[in-house]
Amino acid sequence: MVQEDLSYKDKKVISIGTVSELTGLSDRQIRYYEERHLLTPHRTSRGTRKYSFSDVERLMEIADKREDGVQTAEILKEMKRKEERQDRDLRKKMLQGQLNAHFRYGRK
Amino acid sequence: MVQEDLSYKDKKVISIGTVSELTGLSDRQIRYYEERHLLTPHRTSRGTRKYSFSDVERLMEIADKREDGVQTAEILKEMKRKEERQDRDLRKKMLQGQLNAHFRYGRK
DNA sequence: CGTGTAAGGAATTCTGACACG
DNA sequence: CGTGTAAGGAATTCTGACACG
Repeated sequence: MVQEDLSYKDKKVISIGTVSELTGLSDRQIRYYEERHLLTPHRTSRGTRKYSFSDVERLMEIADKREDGVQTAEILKEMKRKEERQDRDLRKKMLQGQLNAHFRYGRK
Repeated sequence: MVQEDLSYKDKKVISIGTVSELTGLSDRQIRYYEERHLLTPHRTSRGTRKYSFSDVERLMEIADKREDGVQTAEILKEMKRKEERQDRDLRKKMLQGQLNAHFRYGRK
């Protein structure tokens, strides 16, 4: 159930026109942010871009930062830092989970 | 968080071509099931249909039943019965919640 | 009843480029 | 650097209809 919901969030199914409406950004801006590696839409066999709800959220964050005058290069760095932080946290949690499983083994 | 995920599930943002790929149904079939009131996509200002992930799931159920030879009129009845059941359950839960809130009031 | 298809038009998306700054 | 725009082509979507069964 939670799994399913997460998969919806990351499923790339929204075309650029709809993303434009959801975010208030122009097609041009959305494609440009891709050019600057701020996001990576899926490409269909025919070449059209497909975005996920996560991509839409990311674009809204980008829009906020751009409004504050932050350049795309800077936004990219911030995103990388955030991802590293999350990766570390995730690894820590998985390790903790393994330890818990180990010490609990055979007790119940 | 859960709220957000549910809103994703019901947000109508997917165009018919993508729905066709996700479900394996033809555009013709998808439009026909709409004609028979089995689902109601959103219409953009320009007239294109937009579907949610819930719609996609519903279409897959429809496809299963159609494969078993169930006619669309029958499928519609089944869906209505299911919705009524869910509505009753929801009402029951909300009432229960109110009662709980009432008797718990002022104790903590 | 349920689905395929050809028809014609309107809107979408894509890329590469020029413009402004 | 970031965004708008005109350009031309290719794929999408829509509706109403005919076909088969």
